[in-house]
Amino acid sequence: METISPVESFSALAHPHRLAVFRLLMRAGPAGMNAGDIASELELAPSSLSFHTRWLAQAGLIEARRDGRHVVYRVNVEGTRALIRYLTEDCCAGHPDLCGFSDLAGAGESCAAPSARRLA
Amino acid sequence: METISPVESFSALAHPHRLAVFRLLMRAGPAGMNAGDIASELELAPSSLSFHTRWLAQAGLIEARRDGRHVVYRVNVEGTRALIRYLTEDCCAGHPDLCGFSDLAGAGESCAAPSARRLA
DNA sequence: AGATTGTTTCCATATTTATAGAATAGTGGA
DNA sequence: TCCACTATTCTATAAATATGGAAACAATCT
Repeated sequence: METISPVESFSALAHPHRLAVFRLLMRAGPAGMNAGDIASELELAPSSLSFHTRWLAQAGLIEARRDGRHVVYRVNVEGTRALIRYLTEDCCAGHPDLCGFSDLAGAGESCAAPSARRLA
Repeated sequence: METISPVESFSALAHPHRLAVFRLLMRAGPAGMNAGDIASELELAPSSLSFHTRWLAQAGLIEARRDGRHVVYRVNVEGTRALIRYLTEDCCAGHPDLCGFSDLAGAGESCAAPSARRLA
């Protein structure tokens, strides 16, 4: 079983460009996107994109495969779920009642609880 | 409704000392812990602890209140939940099927799925 | 082989973040 | 008021991260 430091995973998402790449790949789904398209979509220099994708891959949040001359990136589902699980379990372990996971399980309404603080 | 940048929140957790503080406060629960106890528990210089708690508070993950000469820190539940929700909803929005939130809602067995990759 | 396209690595530079000692500020007790 | 205690802010220094141009590497096509 591989283990990845959660600090590494959080760091990977702790930069605007990397978070943007991750979100973009989330939307792209299993088909993924190649480096060039990501770079032009996000207006990043090729070397800069490479720097960030490497970091995300290292953190286990995305993965790369070569397809001809292209390198196609996509979300690493297992790694992503591991991060979510870490956050939720760490929370649970301390105080299950505080985090209210039942909210995450609901039919959908729970995700849009109107009074809750949202990140943006 | 306050909004906090998710990058800021991820950054807050993207450092070993800050993650340690957060975890410690999670375990401490609503009663929280004062700065000195946190510092000695984690073997951090006072000024260093202050640097990190400030960051966590700014990210909306912990909050401070004064109690006599002490400053007591505790987890900011709302902010923490907002971060979890951001991660899970962002994920969902892209590909609900990939993340399998049903796992997070289960009775507990799901959180300990044996084959899954874990962060450490 | 040579040319073309796509991507990464190397490099130098700039910026941000981290650390801890020393000084400062707030609180409560003698 | 003066002193002890707690914690933060200031300051200087050290370390880690970010950026983009240029060179190198990889794959495909003619």
